[in-house]
Amino acid sequence: MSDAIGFQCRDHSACKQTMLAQAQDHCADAGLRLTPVRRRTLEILLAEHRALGAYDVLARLSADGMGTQPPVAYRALDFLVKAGFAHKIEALNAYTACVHPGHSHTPAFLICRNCETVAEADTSPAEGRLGDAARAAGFVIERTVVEATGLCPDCAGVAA
Amino acid sequence: MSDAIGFQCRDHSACKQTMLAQAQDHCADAGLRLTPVRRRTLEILLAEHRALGAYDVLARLSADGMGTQPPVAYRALDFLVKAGFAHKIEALNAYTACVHPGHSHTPAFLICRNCETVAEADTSPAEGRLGDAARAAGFVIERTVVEATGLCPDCAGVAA
DNA sequence: CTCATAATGTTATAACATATCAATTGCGAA
DNA sequence: TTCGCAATTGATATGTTATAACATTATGAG
Repeated sequence: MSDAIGFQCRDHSACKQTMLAQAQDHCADAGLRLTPVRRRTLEILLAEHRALGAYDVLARLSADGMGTQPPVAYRALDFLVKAGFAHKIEALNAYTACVHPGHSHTPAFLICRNCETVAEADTSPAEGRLGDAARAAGFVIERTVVEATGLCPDCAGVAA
Repeated sequence: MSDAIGFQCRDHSACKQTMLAQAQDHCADAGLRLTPVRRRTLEILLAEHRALGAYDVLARLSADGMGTQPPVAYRALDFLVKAGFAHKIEALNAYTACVHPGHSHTPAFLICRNCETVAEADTSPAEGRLGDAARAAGFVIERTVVEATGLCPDCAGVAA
């Protein structure tokens, strides 16, 4: 899986299948339960390389007859985030599927403001400038939020 | 101004005065209006090196007889953010005063989960790993959100 | 089987944010 | 000075995101 960056995903159905299978396996190994709602929620997030609001997810779950109240979506999303299968994009208050589960758990995101694609970069922000600044200050990092908004290659190309 | 990191601010009333004066000056130069509500909002944010929710700000404004409805706070906060006198902390949905206005407008934040202090590091995230990842992907960065949560020096010290 | 735990269903509400339109204020030009 | 435009503020309503709390149901270990 060298799709470190989501922009150039060309075979998305394969991408989806891979991610689902990995989630399945990881749950089996770790004794976690990928229940129908959770699995469906992951599929919903995997449908596109975009971030969806919890209420968007809920609407889709609801259409599938899998619950109509906010906690249904939030609980499933929390599970996926804790298990490392999804991430919350703080700048959008929205959620996106993780495209390389298991890898770095300090991801960085590139968010296109035009087409809304979200790419997950496989860096370790805590080891770069941010880490330097933290170390200099004596700050102990537990979690990082690193998100860039701008234009993806396609949209930047069209603009130029 | 070597207080690049907010944790070691020891003379806070001086810090506040400096920031207010800078805001005043910058507004005069740029033809912006630091109206009473806006000025008071900045003072409220400057009261501590923490992030306050819009409704916390509103409550304080309200106590001063300066408006009771959400738009009052949001408008003032938007003005301060646009003018570079404050920042929104996305991970907290909250706002904090800028501690080095004029400098880097791509700040990074260190947020203590224990004492809730927010420090603004004077780095340029877009020039570090994130920039590398973006360049590799052909992504054009317009804005960055870089926030680390963890323990500040004081709180980490106590824990150890 | 049965008990403890995890997951789900359901209701209600808290917390965060903006759209809209009316009233007022500040300020430069006529 | 006063006219008129633009920015600001006031006020009402509503939209959006998120969680608390408790009842009910499913699951799996012993």
